[in-house]
Amino acid sequence: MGGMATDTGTGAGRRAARGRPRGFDRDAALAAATLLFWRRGYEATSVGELTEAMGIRPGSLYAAFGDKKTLFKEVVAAYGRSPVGAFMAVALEEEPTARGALARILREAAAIYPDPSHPAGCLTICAATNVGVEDEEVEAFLRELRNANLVTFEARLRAAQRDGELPGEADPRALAAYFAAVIQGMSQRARDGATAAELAATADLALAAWPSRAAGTASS
Amino acid sequence: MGGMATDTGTGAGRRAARGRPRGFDRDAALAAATLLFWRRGYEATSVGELTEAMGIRPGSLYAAFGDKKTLFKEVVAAYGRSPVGAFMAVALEEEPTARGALARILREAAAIYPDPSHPAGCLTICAATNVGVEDEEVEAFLRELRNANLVTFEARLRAAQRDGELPGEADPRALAAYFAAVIQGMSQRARDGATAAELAATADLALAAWPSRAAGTASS
DNA sequence: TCATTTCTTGAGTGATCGTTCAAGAAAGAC
DNA sequence: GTCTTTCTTGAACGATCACTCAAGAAATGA
Repeated sequence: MGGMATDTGTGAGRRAARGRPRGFDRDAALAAATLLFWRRGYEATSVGELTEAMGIRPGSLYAAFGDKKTLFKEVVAAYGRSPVGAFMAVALEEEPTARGALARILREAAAIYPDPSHPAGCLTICAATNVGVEDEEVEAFLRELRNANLVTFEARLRAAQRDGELPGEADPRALAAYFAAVIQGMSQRARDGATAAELAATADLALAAWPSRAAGTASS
Repeated sequence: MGGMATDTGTGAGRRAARGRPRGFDRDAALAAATLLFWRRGYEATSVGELTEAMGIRPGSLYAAFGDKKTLFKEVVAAYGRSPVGAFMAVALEEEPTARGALARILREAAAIYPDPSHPAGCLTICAATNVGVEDEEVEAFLRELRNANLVTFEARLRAAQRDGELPGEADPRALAAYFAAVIQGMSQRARDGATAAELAATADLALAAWPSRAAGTASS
């Protein structure tokens, strides 16, 4: 409640701290917490499981990370900066065309989501569902993260339409919502055991919705 | 533990029971439990919330429904028999063509999932995610339900290929996985606040992946 | 009326939840 | 060395978790 910015950095750039030094690797503990939240979700992960996986006692956890909710938000933030969590933003930045970006996003999602080196699917999507009423705050936090994804897609598609890459009849908002839905579905399918091959096929099929120059969407 | 089939029917067809009659409407209580599980998921819904919503005391709940897990399974079973829960099976049965069935399923999902008369999305998909290790049984139960959906799609598409409706180059399994992913994504999007219009547009775009006669999938 | 059967009630089970706190331990500052 | 600061430890906190049980209440069969 003090409002102090505790500023507990990774330890890399910090010079000799005053008091007793932390007895554990903060980044490693955060990574352990990430795996747990990723696999089991926010609510189903208990502080007891967290302390066990992180190799610390509750007091240390609360001293270093605040409370469970704050720790989770830090986990999500770190995930968003990791290669696995940031692949969509990277593709949108690096690919010159909107179609190229979406195609790359779908194909990379197909490879990343079922990768056995981490829990299946997308942390943001997986940990999001089924957070209780008590944790409305966390629920809204994650929903906005996913919706931000959609807004980013729409912006890129709208730019593509201005540039002439996308036909004028195409609906950038509808396309963005469609791709967002497909990606969320792929994450869920990965949780249900879908293989990389199945997801790659799904990604290819999803791209068939890309508007051709001759005809717009099937409607009207 | 007795192994007795308690056979607690709805009360409609049962004649005068021996002991004290049940003081509440079992179907209404089940419906209340359904809404709660649908909205909050399996784990996040507590027995205390259930008893409050159902208007009964814990003893009555355990006498009438077994335990929380058994109640949830009965909720899912009843949901599967309801119009909202069975619309996919109905469409697959009634529509003469596979494409017609999938198109109808997508469009109905777009209308049903965001319907404000019940919690958003699909109960099976929503309540599924984030069940803990303790409830592996429930987790597997729901995963199999969703995967059964996929198998049904594949069977229908394979039949369509035999009948010549679907080109020989098309991959029924990949198509089934694709549509299953889209539908799961639409459910999630509905949870995130997607409107019926947005989901309808998504459904239309999703249908663009249907293989044309001239060309197969975009691959190779 | 009375015994039998079934349901309801309300208190209560041990376990686990997220969280806190005083006491002890390990560092720099003086 | 002592002071100050910070972290660790282990034992708790009250709340809630899913669940149970004895006692009372309401029905039928006699």
